[in-house]
Amino acid sequence: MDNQLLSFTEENYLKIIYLLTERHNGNEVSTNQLAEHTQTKAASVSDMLRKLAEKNYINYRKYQGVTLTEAGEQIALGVIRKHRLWEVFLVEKLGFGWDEIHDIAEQLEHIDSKELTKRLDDFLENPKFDPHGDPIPDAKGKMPSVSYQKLSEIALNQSVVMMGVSVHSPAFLQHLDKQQINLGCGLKVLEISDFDKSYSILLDGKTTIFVSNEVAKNLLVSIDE
Amino acid sequence: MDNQLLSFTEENYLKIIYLLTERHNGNEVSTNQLAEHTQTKAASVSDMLRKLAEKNYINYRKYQGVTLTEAGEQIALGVIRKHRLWEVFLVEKLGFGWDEIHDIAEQLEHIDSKELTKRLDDFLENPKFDPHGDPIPDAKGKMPSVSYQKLSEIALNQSVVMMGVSVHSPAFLQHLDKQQINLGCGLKVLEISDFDKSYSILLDGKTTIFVSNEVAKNLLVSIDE
DNA sequence: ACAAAATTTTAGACTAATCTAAAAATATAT
DNA sequence: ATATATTTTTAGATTAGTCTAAAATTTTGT
Ligand SMILES: [Mn+2]
Ligand SMILES: [Mn+2]
Ligand SMILES: [Mn+2]
Ligand SMILES: [Mn+2]
Repeated sequence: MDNQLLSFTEENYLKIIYLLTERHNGNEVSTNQLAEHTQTKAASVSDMLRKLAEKNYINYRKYQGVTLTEAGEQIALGVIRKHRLWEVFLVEKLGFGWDEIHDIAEQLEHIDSKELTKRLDDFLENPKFDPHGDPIPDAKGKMPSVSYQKLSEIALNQSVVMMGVSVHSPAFLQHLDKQQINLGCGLKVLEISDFDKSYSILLDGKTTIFVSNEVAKNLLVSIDE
Repeated sequence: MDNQLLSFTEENYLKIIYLLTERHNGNEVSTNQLAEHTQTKAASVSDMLRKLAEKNYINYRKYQGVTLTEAGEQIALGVIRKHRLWEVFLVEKLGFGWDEIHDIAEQLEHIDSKELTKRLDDFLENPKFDPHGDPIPDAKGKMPSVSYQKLSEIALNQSVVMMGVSVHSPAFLQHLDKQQINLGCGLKVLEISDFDKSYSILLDGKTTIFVSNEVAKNLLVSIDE
């Protein structure tokens, strides 16, 4: 529409490189990691990396992994912005659950129209976070910095607010739904079991629930002031 | 998402075959017509027709043109349904003009999720027509039959209602906007000029406007009862 | 430090969708 | 009816993205 510089596939590679780099605190992403996340083989990834490097979207030294160039990062942030805006649309306007939206957003994130993105953003009242608590990059391609902590790193009896999840699988999200753990909930760790490191948590100052260590590691929270 | 049986490209061919067949009252569509509408060359169309015939989406006799099979028609109607629903969304929810939406809908029509289409339909309150007056096929793949007439075929002084357009170019739609000719307007042909066959029209029983013969041929109306 | 293991790249092949040029079929026009 | 023009199909290439198998490079373990 506006100017389809990149293919669907190239956009996906750049987006995944961005997200993996972020997850590794800025360290290079390896060929095998990309193969896993693109559902392809390492050989295919090597080919694509050569192409993206040629177009100056990535910094690539053979065998050494990749990072995004400024140009590549802007593309990636544009795709992530659309992905997260569409997720807000699907939940807020169409009533989908947060466990049902990712695969649809994977398609919608490639719709190419600056004007559409702008109007969608306004229609949604310029949300700053998606339904999983992930920040939405602004129209200028700037990702808001957020600093959440894992619930598993929070001191006992410290009141915190549930802000996000570090795993987006439907199974995990449905598990949280069942326990009524939602974004914005108040949480306080009362006790960690010596036996299996599972957590007793006071939810919204009212009910006590029990979650596994695995769950506690994937809940992102911020200190409640 | 649900089951991506067909490529983006195959879906486009089936949609275009449907729309051209409809326009020709059920007559076969030729290779050259398809080449024109798919923005490709006749040789490419021949290849694709062989493939679509093999998959039983079209009836194809070499050199004789094509029609859709029942299976092909269902695919085409599904794509057209999505196209028109998204156009309603873009106009009714995001405030786009009817001249700005087609190219965006060309992309959105390929988003694959039954559940999304269903929820979008409900969100839009199950519209029966798109912003150009074209009927929206239902979820079962049935196209509502509508019988509009060209304004150019209507008797003098017969009151009619503006129901649709047979050309969707932004230039034509913007031209109608400028003259305040919108869907639902009341129209009555007062006179046809002997000189250039242009029309004097009473708009909404209030103002008199003048439109070219070309415009009158592309306005679809129904008798006002 | 060096052999073994793991990772990454290259080589060569395949599919989908496209193209140009040439051949085949159909339509048209005297 | 037959030559000419038009349309359509086929033949042979090309590009993007993928694959498997083999070669090259880096990492690991003793
Ligand atoms: Mn997502
Ligand atoms: Mn998300
Ligand atoms: Mn349209
Ligand atoms: Mn339309």
